[in-house]
Amino acid sequence: MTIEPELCRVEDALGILVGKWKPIILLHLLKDGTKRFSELKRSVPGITQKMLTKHLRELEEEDIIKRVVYPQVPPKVEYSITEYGMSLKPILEAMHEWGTQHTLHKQQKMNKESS
Amino acid sequence: MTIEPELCRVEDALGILVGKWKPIILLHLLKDGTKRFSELKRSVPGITQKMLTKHLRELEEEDIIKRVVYPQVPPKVEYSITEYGMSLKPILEAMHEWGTQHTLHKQQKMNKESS
DNA sequence: TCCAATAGTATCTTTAAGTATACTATAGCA
DNA sequence: TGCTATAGTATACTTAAAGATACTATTGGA
Repeated sequence: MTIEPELCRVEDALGILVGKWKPIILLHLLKDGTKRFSELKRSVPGITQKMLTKHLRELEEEDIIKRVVYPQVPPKVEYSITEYGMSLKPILEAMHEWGTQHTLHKQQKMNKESS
Repeated sequence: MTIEPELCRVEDALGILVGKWKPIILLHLLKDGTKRFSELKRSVPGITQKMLTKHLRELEEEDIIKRVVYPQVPPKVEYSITEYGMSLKPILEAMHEWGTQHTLHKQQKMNKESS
């Protein structure tokens, strides 16, 4: 298969995954199914509330995740991957696998250079 | 398959594709095999020399592309995808396909909203 | 002698992405 | 009465990515 560079839609997929914390957020939701805002925050060490909110909003906007608000005090908001969002899973897995190999590749290269 | 978020290597793959012009550069090299610097520049409308050089250097550093200099005047430098770099092809194709579907998805959503 | 072509660098400015920190509402509980 | 928990906003600041523009070396040809 050859992708015509002029008709390229790679960026459309890329745009959804790009953001310092988006892949980790998605992996946590894929793994655990449903998580509250505070659970996600604890699961993603180092993220600020602002960034978590921002990325969740962006993923929601693209229909990748679903946001459910429970009208109670203190508030409870649950996030989960939509069925549509599940279609990204094979891509995340392929990238994870490639990334794992690539990490090895770079280590081997470094070892060669330093010997 | 479940990816452990803590052991996530998605970013390693993502880091190579991210950059405003990297996917298009890669698609051109995948399509045409070998291209000169000036050919690439013409193929990617809007890119500046600085950005083209920068992205080519980064891809070369990761062993995704190969740079061959011909010692002549005016200079001639040829770029091509390495065998190792070819392992990214299925991922680019998967993202392109997903992106194409997603573009449709968004259009349908917009039509619904405006009706 | 001067211009064109190629593959870049160098420098500066603009824009986007991410970080840090403080602030909000509200009910239950000690 | 004041503290805690939750799910956020608001504002200011820093850093990274990208863009604009000018500059370089070299040689063959008009």
